[in-house]
Amino acid sequence: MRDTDARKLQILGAIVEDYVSTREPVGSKSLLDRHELGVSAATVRNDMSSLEEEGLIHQPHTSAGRIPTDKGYRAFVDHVATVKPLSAPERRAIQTLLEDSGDVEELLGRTVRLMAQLTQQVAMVQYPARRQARIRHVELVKVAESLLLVVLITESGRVDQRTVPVFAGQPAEFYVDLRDQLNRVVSGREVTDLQLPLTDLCEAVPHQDRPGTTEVAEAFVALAATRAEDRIMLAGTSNIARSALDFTQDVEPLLDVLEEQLVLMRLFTEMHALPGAVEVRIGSELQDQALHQAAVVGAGYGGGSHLAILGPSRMDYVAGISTVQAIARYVSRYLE
Amino acid sequence: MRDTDARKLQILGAIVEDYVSTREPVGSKSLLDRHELGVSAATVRNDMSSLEEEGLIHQPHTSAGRIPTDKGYRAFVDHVATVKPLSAPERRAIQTLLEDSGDVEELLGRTVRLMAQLTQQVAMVQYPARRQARIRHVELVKVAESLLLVVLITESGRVDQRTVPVFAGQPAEFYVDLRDQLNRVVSGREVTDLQLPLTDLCEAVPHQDRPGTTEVAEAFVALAATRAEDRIMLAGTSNIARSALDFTQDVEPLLDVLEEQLVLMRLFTEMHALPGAVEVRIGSELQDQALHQAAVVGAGYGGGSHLAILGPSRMDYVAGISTVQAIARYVSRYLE
DNA sequence: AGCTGGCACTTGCCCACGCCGAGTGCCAAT
DNA sequence: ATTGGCACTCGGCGTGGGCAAGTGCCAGCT
Repeated sequence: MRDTDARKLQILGAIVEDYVSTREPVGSKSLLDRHELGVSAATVRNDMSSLEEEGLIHQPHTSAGRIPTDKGYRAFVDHVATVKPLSAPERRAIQTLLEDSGDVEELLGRTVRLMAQLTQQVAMVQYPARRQARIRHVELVKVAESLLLVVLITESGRVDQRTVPVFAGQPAEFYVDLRDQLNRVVSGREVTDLQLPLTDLCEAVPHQDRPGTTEVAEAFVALAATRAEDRIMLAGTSNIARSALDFTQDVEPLLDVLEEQLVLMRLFTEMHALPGAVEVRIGSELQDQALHQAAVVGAGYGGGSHLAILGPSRMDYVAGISTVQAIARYVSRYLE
Repeated sequence: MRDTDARKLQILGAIVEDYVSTREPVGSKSLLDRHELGVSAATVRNDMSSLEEEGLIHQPHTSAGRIPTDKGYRAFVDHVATVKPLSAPERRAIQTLLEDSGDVEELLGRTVRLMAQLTQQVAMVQYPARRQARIRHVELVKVAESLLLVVLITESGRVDQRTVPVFAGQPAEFYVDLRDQLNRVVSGREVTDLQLPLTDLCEAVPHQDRPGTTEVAEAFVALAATRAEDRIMLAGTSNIARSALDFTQDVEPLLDVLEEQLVLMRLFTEMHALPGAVEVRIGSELQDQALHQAAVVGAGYGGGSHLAILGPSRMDYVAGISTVQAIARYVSRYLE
């Protein structure tokens, strides 16, 4: 019995492998041609119909080969797929990527592009998550007579800035002073927890400075709010076009989903992979209708954030998982 | 004679219009069904063969309708196409876009996405060009014991930042002082013209401060260099997939070109449209082989920069030109 | 001259038909 | 439990004829 089960998984693996590479339903005969299974075609057929009863594979029509179902891919990922070490050039690409990177944003931007290139799928990276967004420093720069630049730096190393129009005529020292006060009040706080201390600050200020202070405080809250908002970086969306043949239905709704980003946000919030661990969602396991032909391979990185690739459920899971995991680990390590 | 020419152009326009909307070669009969030309089918046929002799349209095979050639599209754009005012919702979308925008980068990011959405093509925006990149202000922020944030603000309103590791132990005042010196030396200068003044600055500094000054100066030059490098923002690359049917050949090389961005850079450097003016490049007018089935509608904005859409040469030029022009003008106006 | 209606000719597209081959399920034998 | 054999199924593909849309040309009209 154990033997039979093991062989059935082996056959499932072979089917997935062949189907992914040939894009055609695979039959017992052609399976034997490409794999050393050590059994006859009839045996393979028996196992196949057994696999079909379990709902792991499925026949488009009588007298055709089998293709894996979502459940089949799931079983493949859980029980058959192994992580393959990356090739030397791939590893080198990741390392040079990490080495000469400026700030975190740029690093993630390169990461997502590289991931798209290596996997030939759509790649996405979630920005460092909200929970670690403590404020480290605030800077105010007067860039013109009535234009102020507000810069916000968070513990995670991310830098956000925004220019705001201000009342003209405030001396430069006013902003130096305001900056010091702001820093005293907000540094170390969560970006989501600013309203109260800022209100206090505005009230503590001398009366004639009230308007100037308020406008900066408001701009600051707005900046912090956009900061808290999770952002997603995407790359390689055009790879969908490359693999359009892998989608049996129309790809338009899928493209719309990518454009929207809303569904992707939910996707990320549903992920719970720890840093370096991989999580796979296949077809109907994904909530959204438009993603029913797709699969997502994600991994955690840094402190609770995620990155992922998205492709047709008929994708090379072994390569995908390996690449995503490697990238997540490298990036995590780089972010200390 | 003048009459004949005018009618021929009218017929060319009708052919382009029909072909763009139906995607099928258009014949004399169906042309009459959809347009009020006031002449008979035979006359249209005569004009058509005349247009064909001039190389403006072309027959895929005998006994088929005609399709415009690149030259035909060119004539259409030059002599037939008119700018159509945008619809109210479109204009509103652009305005709300501009209103609540933070910094220039964010503004351009939204612009490029909106442009992709409105035209259903690939949209691209060139960053404010190098030539106007005078430095307005430099800011140094000590964010941790041995980590310094260098912020560079240029006249065009763009903000770039980069964190650099520095020797620990410099007091905060050192950086305040250094910042003031830097600003005195570099503000108003071109970002490409920094090496000399910075070398001077380093040499003027007291001996014990030399290393600390040098490392900041170097980081600053590096930052200014990446600043000078033209960057391109892309959006809607997946729209290529949507209009894949509009490309007779394979779209892969086209996708590769978009991924590369190098060809796009050259594309932009070849553009010379003044702010608010539109420039169209069609098919073989574009240098790159991969773009021979594509067309680019670009416009100048701001001080010498450009934005554009890219789609199949069989695109709706009237809508494209109108949208691109409107966006370029709105953005130019917003950037003062 | 230029425009028009008529007409004969061309040719790609669509569809119906039939063959072929890959694949299946089942069964008797080992 | 496994295997070789066998009859059956059915989608894909190549073939061929009819159809519709389109063309070029010509003679006649304004």
